Amino acid sequence: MPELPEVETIVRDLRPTLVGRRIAKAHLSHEDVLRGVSRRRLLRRLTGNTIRDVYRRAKHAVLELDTHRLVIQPGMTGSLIVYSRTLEPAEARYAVLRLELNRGDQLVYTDVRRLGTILLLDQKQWLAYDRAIGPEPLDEDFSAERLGRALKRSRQAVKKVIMDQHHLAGVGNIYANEALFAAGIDPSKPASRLGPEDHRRLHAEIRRILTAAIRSNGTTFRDYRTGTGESGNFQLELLVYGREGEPCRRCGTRLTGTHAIDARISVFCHRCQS
DNA sequence: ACGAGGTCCTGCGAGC
DNA sequence: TGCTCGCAGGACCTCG
Repeated sequence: MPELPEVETIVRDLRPTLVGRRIAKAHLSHEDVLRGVSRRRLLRRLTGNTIRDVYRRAKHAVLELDTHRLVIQPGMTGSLIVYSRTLEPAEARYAVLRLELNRGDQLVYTDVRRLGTILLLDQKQWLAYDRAIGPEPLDEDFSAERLGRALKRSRQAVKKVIMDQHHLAGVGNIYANEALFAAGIDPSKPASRLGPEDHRRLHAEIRRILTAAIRSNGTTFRDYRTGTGESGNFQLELLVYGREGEPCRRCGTRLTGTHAIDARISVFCHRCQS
């Protein structure tokens, strides 16, 4: 389920192969992934365009073209892989967007459940879109104080606040669970009730865990693949996500699993997190 | 401002 | 075996 580390891994894999390449032909098999752009306009804009840059913002992979940006959010089951061969039937079945490049490769966006989205934004639309997303947690100028100010303003559960893309970019369910465990904070605690010491620990743990996950090429539970089609490895290092009912690695207490916050699974140790 | 709930989508595993 | 059902997930929406 691509969050920040997974999308970062994808764009790092794609960048060397894609930058400078021209899109010879574009194919779209499902229109329901498109947001604010028609099939006709998307395909017309992509065809003949050159990929100038590839980077990540929040959980989005951004392909910078001559005048527009193709913004892909892989959702839960999306992948972006460059193939230098024809797709097998099993691969082609869920290929949503296929960009044939000059000199033969193709970039394929595959998405089984199609909860991912594709946007095509001009410069002005992109600036507005980018402004609406919160700060990048790995940016140097993202401080514990800045995180603290966002948390102080909300009485919602801290886990919900750090997963809110308007407050903080790129953190999803897996890394929110892991960071809160590492920081010793109960996910359901109202964000405004956390103090400066909590802010400092949570800030440090979010950055540490995201960095470690990037180093391991992300977390593969089922569908996530890197830009070269490999599995990630961070699932081997998860301490709480996917481990409800199992013993806490720190104290041995059975980990609690609940859907009380925003109907998403929260896994935590009621003894280590308060 | 906040919580609750629905919507999108399909594969999979549980239960009968 | 073959069916139905609920779940997984993030963003966005409406309603109270």
